[in-house]
Amino acid sequence: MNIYVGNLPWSIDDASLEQIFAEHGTITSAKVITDRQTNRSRGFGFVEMSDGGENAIQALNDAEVEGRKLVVNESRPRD
DNA sequence: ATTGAGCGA
Repeated sequence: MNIYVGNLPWSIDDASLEQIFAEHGTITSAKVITDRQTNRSRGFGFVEMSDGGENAIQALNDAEVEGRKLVVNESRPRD
Protein backbone atom coordinates (compact mmCIF):
# COMPACT_ATOMS: atom_id res chain seq x y z
CA MET A 1 0.00 0.00 0.00
CA ASN A 2 1.38 3.36 -1.01
CA ILE A 3 0.81 6.08 1.52
CA TYR A 4 1.23 9.83 1.22
CA VAL A 5 2.42 11.71 4.30
CA GLY A 6 2.13 15.47 4.41
CA ASN A 7 2.63 18.30 6.88
CA LEU A 8 5.91 16.80 7.96
CA PRO A 9 8.22 18.80 10.22
CA TRP A 10 11.54 19.78 8.63
CA SER A 11 13.34 17.57 11.11
CA ILE A 12 11.88 14.37 9.70
CA ASP A 13 13.89 12.28 7.28
CA ASP A 14 13.52 8.86 5.62
CA ALA A 15 14.67 6.90 8.67
CA SER A 16 12.48 8.92 11.03
CA LEU A 17 9.47 8.42 8.79
CA GLU A 18 10.09 4.69 8.72
CA GLN A 19 10.43 4.52 12.49
CA ILE A 20 7.17 6.41 12.99
CA PHE A 21 5.19 4.14 10.69
CA ALA A 22 6.97 0.98 11.83
CA GLU A 23 5.21 1.37 15.17
CA HIS A 24 1.82 0.85 13.53
CA GLY A 25 2.52 -1.53 10.68
CA THR A 26 5.01 -3.30 8.46
CA ILE A 27 7.08 -0.90 6.40
CA THR A 28 8.33 -1.91 3.00
CA SER A 29 9.82 1.42 2.06
CA ALA A 30 9.81 4.95 3.49
CA LYS A 31 10.96 8.07 1.69
CA VAL A 32 10.80 11.76 2.43
CA ILE A 33 10.67 13.87 -0.69
CA THR A 34 13.54 16.31 -0.67
CA ASP A 35 14.10 19.18 -3.05
CA ARG A 36 16.69 18.04 -5.55
CA GLN A 37 17.95 21.55 -6.05
CA THR A 38 18.51 22.48 -2.43
CA ASN A 39 18.43 18.99 -0.90
CA ARG A 40 15.99 20.26 1.72
CA SER A 41 12.86 18.35 2.69
CA ARG A 42 9.70 19.46 0.94
CA GLY A 43 7.69 18.63 4.03
CA PHE A 44 6.04 15.51 2.68
CA GLY A 45 6.93 11.93 1.89
CA PHE A 46 5.74 8.49 0.91
CA VAL A 47 5.56 5.22 2.82
CA GLU A 48 4.98 1.78 1.32
CA MET A 49 3.54 -0.82 3.66
CA SER A 50 2.90 -4.53 3.25
CA ASP A 51 0.57 -4.79 6.24
CA GLY A 52 -1.16 -2.52 8.71
CA GLY A 53 -1.38 0.27 6.18
CA GLU A 54 -4.94 1.26 6.98
CA ASN A 55 -4.19 0.90 10.66
CA ALA A 56 -1.15 3.13 10.35
CA ILE A 57 -3.11 5.72 8.41
CA GLN A 58 -5.80 5.89 11.04
CA ALA A 59 -3.24 5.87 13.82
CA LEU A 60 -0.81 8.40 12.37
CA ASN A 61 -3.17 10.67 10.49
CA ASP A 62 -3.47 13.92 12.44
CA ALA A 63 -0.88 12.52 14.85
CA GLU A 64 1.47 14.98 16.47
CA VAL A 65 5.10 14.48 15.48
CA GLU A 66 7.85 16.94 16.35
CA GLY A 67 5.09 19.38 17.17
CA ARG A 68 3.36 19.03 13.80
CA LYS A 69 0.17 17.18 12.92
CA LEU A 70 0.86 14.67 10.21
CA VAL A 71 -1.47 14.25 7.27
CA VAL A 72 -1.56 10.60 6.23
CA ASN A 73 -3.48 9.34 3.23
CA GLU A 74 -3.40 6.82 0.44
CA SER A 75 -0.99 7.98 -2.23
CA ARG A 76 -2.27 8.68 -5.71
CA PRO A 77 -1.06 6.43 -8.50
CA ARG A 78 1.64 8.20 -10.42
CA ASP A 79 0.77 6.56 -13.72
C1' DA B 1 20.61 29.50 9.32
C1' DT B 2 15.81 29.99 5.69
C1' DT B 3 10.23 27.58 3.73
C1' DG B 4 4.51 25.30 4.49
C1' DA B 5 0.80 23.65 0.38
C1' DG B 6 0.71 19.96 -0.95
C1' DC B 7 1.60 13.75 -4.23
C1' DG B 8 7.61 11.19 -5.59
C1' DA B 9 12.21 9.98 -10.83
